[in-house]
Amino acid sequence: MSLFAYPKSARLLRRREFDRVFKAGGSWKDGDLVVYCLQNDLPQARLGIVIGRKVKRAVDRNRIKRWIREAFRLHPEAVPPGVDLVVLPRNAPSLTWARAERSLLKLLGARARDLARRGTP
RNA sequence: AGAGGCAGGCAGGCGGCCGCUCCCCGCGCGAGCGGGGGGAGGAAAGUCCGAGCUCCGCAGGGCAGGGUGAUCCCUAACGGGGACCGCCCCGGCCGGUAACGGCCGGGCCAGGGACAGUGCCACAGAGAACAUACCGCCGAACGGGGUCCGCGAGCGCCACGGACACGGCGAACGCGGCCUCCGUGGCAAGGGUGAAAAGGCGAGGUAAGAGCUCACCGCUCCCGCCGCGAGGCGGGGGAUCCGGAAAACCCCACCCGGAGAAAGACCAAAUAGGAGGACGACUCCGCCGGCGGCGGGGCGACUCGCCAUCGGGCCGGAUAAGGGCUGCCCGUCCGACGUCCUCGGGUAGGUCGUUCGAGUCGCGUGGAAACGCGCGUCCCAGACGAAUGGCCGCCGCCCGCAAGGGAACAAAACUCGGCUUAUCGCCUGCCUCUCCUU
RNA sequence: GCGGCCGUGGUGGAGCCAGCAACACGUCUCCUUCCCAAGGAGAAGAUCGCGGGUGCGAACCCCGCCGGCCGCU
Repeated sequence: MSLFAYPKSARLLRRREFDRVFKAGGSWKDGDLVVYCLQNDLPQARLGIVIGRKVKRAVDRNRIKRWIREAFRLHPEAVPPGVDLVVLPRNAPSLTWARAERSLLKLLGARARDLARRGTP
């Protein structure tokens, strides 16, 4: 399997899985994205994306979803293994591909720093 | 060449890297890997109509409710489409003093019924739907007043006279007449109001007028011809008494059972016990209403709205209440608790439904067109937290001298047929106008 | 997927079986007061969401859009 693959096993598919991350996971956010994270006891990370009907046109919802997915897929080095992620866009009209990529890397980096600080007090 | 209108079509192309989904082939015990192929739209949209498909309902009778509306045709069907008719609007031409009429072209129309009924037509105006009489017109008919004229028997005065006869003037009365005024009356032509004034216009007629009469037009009925038909043309008769609005209620004709792929079918954990029938018992269960939930505004007291009938509690009420018969009524059936017997059903999850169809393209053929028929050809998304994307290069289009920038509206969710709406730019055909050249 | 409701001055809201578009708060001017508030008098402020249609006349009736809100499964 290729390094940048995105098979079905790397996605969140059930409502229960989303609810688990929302209830028990931690969240990191900036002006463009919100990321919820939770350990999942699996060898790989999984991604779920939530875009509400507030983004009115289906074309825009699909595009944002694809940007977030590409950012996740093209940067496996930034994604910790065995973690479920749920990503939501904020301020959707001004979002671009470059901003989505930068924001996701930044938030995952912030999560890694927070865990390291908590792990070695 | 430019501008505008109408009709139709396209929806940038090629390549590389990474990635997704489905199908086929091969390898592998398997996760999967390799190769090949398919992979958003003209509107996929809004969900405004019509169908297919699926389940539910359907003893009977009645009443509601919704939709459509000239005619002929197309279609599986439609509230869709084509053609045609009629009204209206616009432009041009012709006739006419004008009102108006005729012809041609284009556009538009939800276009059955207003003597089946109920209601509506504000303001203005005299009068607004079994009409009306403000200004006005008339003076024929009836009654009355006035001036004038004529006549009448008398009266008074004057004049005359011997007498008879005869004359002039005056006032009142009576009768008649012309004119005029008033009342009763006749009229609806004209003015004025209004969106609309109870056929239009012309002539005769009349006191003045009026379909009162007549010609033409409009209306309606009958007949003839043309057309499948709505209707058109011509002739004759009648009345010209009956406005508008049914996108007010309504009437007539025709159509409509309900829900919708979260439809539905099958397989099927864990947990919990359910359902049906028979028999017995009869006031605790069940039922209804309220205390409710959500949202907007306000600092707040408060205020303005929307929604539901799932479970528990409290208060009050009615008792055969209630429920089913997919809106309601009649009618009809069921109806609590206990015992016994019988039987499996359903949730999570998965599979199917699920993509070959009123299909695409080409040729021929019928038709004025919508569209139909015949033959050949092709297989063209099938997902379900939901696939078409990201990055890059070259070419093409638009803006700009250039650097550079721009390229719409918008993404399938069971499938079709329409309608409506959004849309940068380009191409093709036809028509109109302007300019240039020959 | 199915179904329903609402768009009216700055704000909240009547009118919606057609006939000059109420009302309250707010705004402005004047009076009152030393000043403010309260009170009194007066004034301004509306493409009735948009586009068509019917009709003499449309916020109202009909059709098509746009925007917002809610419910069921």
